[in-house]
Amino acid sequence: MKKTTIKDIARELNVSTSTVSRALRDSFEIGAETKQRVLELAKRLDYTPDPVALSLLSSHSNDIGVIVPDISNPFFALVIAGIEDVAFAQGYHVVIYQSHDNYEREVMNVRHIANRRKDGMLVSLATGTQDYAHFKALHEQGFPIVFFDRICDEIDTHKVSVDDFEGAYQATEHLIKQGCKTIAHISGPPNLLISRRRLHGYRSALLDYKIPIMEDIIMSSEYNSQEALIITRRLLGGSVKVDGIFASSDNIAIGSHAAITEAGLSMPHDIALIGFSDLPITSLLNPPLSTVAQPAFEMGRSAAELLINLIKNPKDDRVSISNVLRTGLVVRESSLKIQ
Amino acid sequence: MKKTTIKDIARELNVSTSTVSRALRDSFEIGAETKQRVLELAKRLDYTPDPVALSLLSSHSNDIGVIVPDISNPFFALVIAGIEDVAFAQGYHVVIYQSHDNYEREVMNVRHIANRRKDGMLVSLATGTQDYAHFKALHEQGFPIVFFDRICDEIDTHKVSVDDFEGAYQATEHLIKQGCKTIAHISGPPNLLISRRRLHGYRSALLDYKIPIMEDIIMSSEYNSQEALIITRRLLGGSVKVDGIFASSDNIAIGSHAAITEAGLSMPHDIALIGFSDLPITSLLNPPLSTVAQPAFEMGRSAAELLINLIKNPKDDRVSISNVLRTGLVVRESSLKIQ
DNA sequence: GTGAAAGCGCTAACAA
DNA sequence: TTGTTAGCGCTTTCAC
Repeated sequence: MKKTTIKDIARELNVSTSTVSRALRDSFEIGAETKQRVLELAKRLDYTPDPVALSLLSSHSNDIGVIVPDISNPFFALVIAGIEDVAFAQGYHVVIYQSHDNYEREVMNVRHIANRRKDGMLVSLATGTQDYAHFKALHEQGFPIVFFDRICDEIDTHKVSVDDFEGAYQATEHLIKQGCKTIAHISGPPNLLISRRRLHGYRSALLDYKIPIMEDIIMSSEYNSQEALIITRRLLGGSVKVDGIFASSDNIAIGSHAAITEAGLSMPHDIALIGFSDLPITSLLNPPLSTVAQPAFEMGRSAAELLINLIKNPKDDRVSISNVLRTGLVVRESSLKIQ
Repeated sequence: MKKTTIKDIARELNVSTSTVSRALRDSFEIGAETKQRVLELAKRLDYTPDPVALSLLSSHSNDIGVIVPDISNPFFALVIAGIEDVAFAQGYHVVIYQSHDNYEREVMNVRHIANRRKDGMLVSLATGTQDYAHFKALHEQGFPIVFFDRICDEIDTHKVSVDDFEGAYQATEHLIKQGCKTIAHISGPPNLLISRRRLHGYRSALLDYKIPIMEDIIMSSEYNSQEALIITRRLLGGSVKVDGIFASSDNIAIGSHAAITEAGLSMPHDIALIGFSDLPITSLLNPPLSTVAQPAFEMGRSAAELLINLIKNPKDDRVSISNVLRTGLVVRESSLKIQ
């Protein structure tokens, strides 16, 4: 039982393959009767056009590639859901790739996407990426690329991110207003723009409120709970006694949460804790985690819209749009000292 | 700056495309000197074969498709990591699809995989899937399929799962030995085999220990924390006072964990709780969650090995292998009443 | 209104 | 050792 091709239909009906092709695409220059017969037989034989042949012919695939560092991060999973939401509606299929925060893997993924004639790609950078040549080359050939969340400043294309500075500022300000005097920050990897921007928001808030910045209590961790747990243990074991922690992401905050509990300290009484992202799990922790909400689903939607627009109107890449989404403070028990 | 093709090389060198093709594949019937020249020019022009053309020609792609219900579930993320581990080593690329536990999406994904000439697929069923015709048709055409975790009994192909019955039995037995008298079970969707098997393990343990089975405290939830939270609230608000809960998955257990905390009850004193999977987050909860460890990464490796074997030796599908991996009890504070 | 032929990039008989 | 031809499944001129 082989797949039906246009040829099978042509042979059966004693017409040429081009006639079948035209009938199927409802070309106006085809006799109504012929068209009917073709359409019927196609349905009966369960004919579907071969996407691979179409790709070879037309150099596109109706697929868009998405590269994220790690699919198990619920933040990215939500962004992808947003991407799928608009992509499916427009007839595109979404193919997911993970870089595992590894530069080589990212390069492989990019190559795969370009080789398979994907129509475009959406990218959130790997932590390990310092060199952007693999994107630059494609971008210069006119290949549609949109960055989201972990964006790349060096390539002039559409981007979607949140206002990391503002979110971080609000989170820090919130801790200050709750009466925290010694606020630590656990930052993400410094080569990521989002880490630097959130760190910057933290510093600015302290500055504005005339709280001295202590470099000793500004740590850095990968964006995962396991390493954050270790880093926070180190922080708590240090000489400076902190009464507040702003974590650069919820995954980091979850590690800190565990470290604080483990140390026999209570939240928010001993230490007030706040994260960044508003992952679904945060509200289920004990005590529930305060955080800065990011519109992840919306970010995916916006990125996909920009990309599809770029695919359909290639000239539009003259002007690069940077869509910066708003964050929102979500206060829960882990930081609520003053009702 | 277009992509280099085999033609460009042929023209440049005044040879035919087939010569180039052969030289590139290091055919022995090609002059050493010609081979040299071709290889050099190819490198200089940065030639890479077009996978789409190869696919059209050979009906395969060196890609394998993986369909999981939900990529944000760390269990599936880990399985995928295992799959990627062996697939990459064997030169296959892994393309990830999500069904979102939706039957129609699963069908779409299957169709995409088959149409794009993927070499095979690995599947963990969607909750919503009751009909397996989309798999059956492909399977009968000899398309390589391997099921993992949420396997399908009705199709005779390789499968990888864990011993759900045994794991559930051990978890329940553990609660009994900790002194629990009234043990509830929050099961997964009943149409999934894993849910039924874990439920069966639970029932058997109670039976063996002569503890009456109360249908009122056997609930059912989707495999996510949000619904589990609601279901557990209902359980705790019911007329039967329970002192132990075996949750059919960690995601369910996380919801129960939050509900128990919210109700002002303590773990394990008031209620001992145990989940299933050993997701990384479970050790970071407060108190840390007991669970049944599943070798997720290993499951992915095994499934990928079976699939690749099936791809390379199509006749091997005469005998279907069911690889059942062992589980292990992981006791943490949430269920540890007796030291 | 319909067919023949060329071609997307590549490989594999079959010739030479 | 190398070239010619055909073909994977499809669309699209260009003829008729």
